[in-house]
Amino acid sequence: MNLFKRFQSEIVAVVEGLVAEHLLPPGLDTGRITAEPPRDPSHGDISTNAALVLAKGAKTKPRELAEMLAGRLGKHGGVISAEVAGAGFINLRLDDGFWRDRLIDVLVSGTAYGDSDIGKDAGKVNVEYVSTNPTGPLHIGHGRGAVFGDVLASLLEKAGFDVTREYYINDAGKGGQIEALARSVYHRYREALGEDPGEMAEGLYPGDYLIPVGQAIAERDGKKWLSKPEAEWMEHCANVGSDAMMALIRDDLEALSIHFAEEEFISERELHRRGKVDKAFNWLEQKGLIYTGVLEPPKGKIPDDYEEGREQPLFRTTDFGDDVDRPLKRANGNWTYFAADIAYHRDKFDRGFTTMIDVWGADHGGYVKRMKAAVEAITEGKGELDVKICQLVNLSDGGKPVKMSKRAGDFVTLREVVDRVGKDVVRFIMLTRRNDAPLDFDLEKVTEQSRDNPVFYVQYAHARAHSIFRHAHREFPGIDISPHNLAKGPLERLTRDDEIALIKLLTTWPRQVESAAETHEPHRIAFFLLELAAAFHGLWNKGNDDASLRFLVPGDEALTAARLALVRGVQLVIASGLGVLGVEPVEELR
RNA sequence: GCGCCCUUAGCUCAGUUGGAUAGAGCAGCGGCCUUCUAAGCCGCAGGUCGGAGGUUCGAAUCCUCCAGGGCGCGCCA
Repeated sequence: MNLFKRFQSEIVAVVEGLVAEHLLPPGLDTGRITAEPPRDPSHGDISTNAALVLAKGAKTKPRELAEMLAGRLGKHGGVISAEVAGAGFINLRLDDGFWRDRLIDVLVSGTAYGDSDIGKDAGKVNVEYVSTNPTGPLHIGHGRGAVFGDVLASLLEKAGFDVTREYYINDAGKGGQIEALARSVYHRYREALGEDPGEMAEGLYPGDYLIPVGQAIAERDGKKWLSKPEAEWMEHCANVGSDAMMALIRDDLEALSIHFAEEEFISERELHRRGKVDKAFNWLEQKGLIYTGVLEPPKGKIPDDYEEGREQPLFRTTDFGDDVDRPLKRANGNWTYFAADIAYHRDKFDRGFTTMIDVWGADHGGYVKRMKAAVEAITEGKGELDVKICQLVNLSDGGKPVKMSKRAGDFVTLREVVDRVGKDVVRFIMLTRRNDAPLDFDLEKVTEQSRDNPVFYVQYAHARAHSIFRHAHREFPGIDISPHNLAKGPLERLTRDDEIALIKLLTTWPRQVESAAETHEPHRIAFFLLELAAAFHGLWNKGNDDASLRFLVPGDEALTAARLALVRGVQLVIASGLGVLGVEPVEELR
């Protein structure tokens, strides 16, 4: 439990005590009481709104109630003052000894500091991300979703949730992208056999990455498919093509340290094969959520093959907040993508996931309402879906925009970016912006060793701590710098405000983890690390002006040990945070 | 035409899920500095939180309307 929650429950206990003594009326709603670090540190260490929230129910003035509560809270261990301020806030100040004990907590816990159990009773959580069609390599935008999803999953794990990661393979699509893939593969196959199929048709995938796929088929099957009609080679080319592309995609993901186990790949084709789509449809029909109707023509661009006024089964998604009812079957009798997606989410729910998180790209924003509606319908309100939309990544190189047109050869793949700047850099940068805001990614800037580069800034803080320990060994041979030993050191030598302030910042880490996990906002971890790194660098810099403020104090091993404990605490929390981000906490920078 | 997201300092962005006098980094101005190997450092200035109403003890945060920007608007995935 984080520090602030602990105080919150202590405050609630005080209120309940006053109720028991008949000093306050029973039935007060204590649920809205908060205990938070105030924005302005001069307001103390912990601030509570208890009096403001309870005043109305208690039929007293906020400040009066605050005085009463403050009187009790002031007697709690570690509290040196409880002051009433503003409209009725109570500001608690804790003594330095209390904070030094918290540093011990950090040292004892190590990188497990920040672990939480808020997810313990929340049920199983499913995080679905990447989920691209197996039609080509990933691009930088996919990379953002991949990192976001992966880090969100780790974050939820750290917060104690039971998390499963999943990749949904859109490999069914008859008449869709999979067929386009198959034709593209066939084109390459013909080329491999020395034929000249001419220019690749519009809508196919002209990227070089399919050349080896065509070659492989040519090598294994020879001219077997050459004279056959499309109907015969289509399935084969689709299978070989999508298998090859999945292998490619997995490889791209591994380069980013993103790994899905075999059973974490869920195939759309497989859902169809196992009858899950029919099953979901029948269920909806039985619940009276399907009716036969005619859809309004689309408002935007009318498609060429648009067919007016066809009667078809429609799903009443408008009953669950969608804008229009949605078709589940296409004119050719096949299921729509949406139908399969409903079946997939139903399947998740059936497997016990009451919380589902989908990470999608910006272009799927218009799909959110219907999917949420579908989940509400198909789980009868018992399953919850949160869709996280990742906005576009604007890639540039030294300030010059990198073109990302779909035409092959003209697009930078995720893999190329990872190979150039490294996976740690890609992972971190992807979280330096909220998911719903566009992200600028400059290939040159992100590898600079400067204050402007957040990855470097945080990594450097960790490496700098390590460097201090190396020096410590030189200055005090035989000094034991293990966290366990430093925790037993003379921490009472930490007396400076800036040192205590740094400990206070460390103690907000568990709270950061919890709030980031609850809001599904992993970027908060990156921002916290930047703040912590800045505070640590700032303290280091004070040693420049005044040598007595350095972490290593020649001739005073006790003071040095105390300060090293603080450095170690910072290093551990940074490592803990980087662990969530999946970024290596380096000990040295090159 | 409709839906979703966004709008916070000159620029790029945070904002503890409704708290107190809205923060940081660049850029600007003014000083200082050469290290516990490393990013130079410190300070100053900079705001009608897009606009207008509303909800309440209290709003950048929630609701309504308006303006501007992005994305989307087949029975494609």
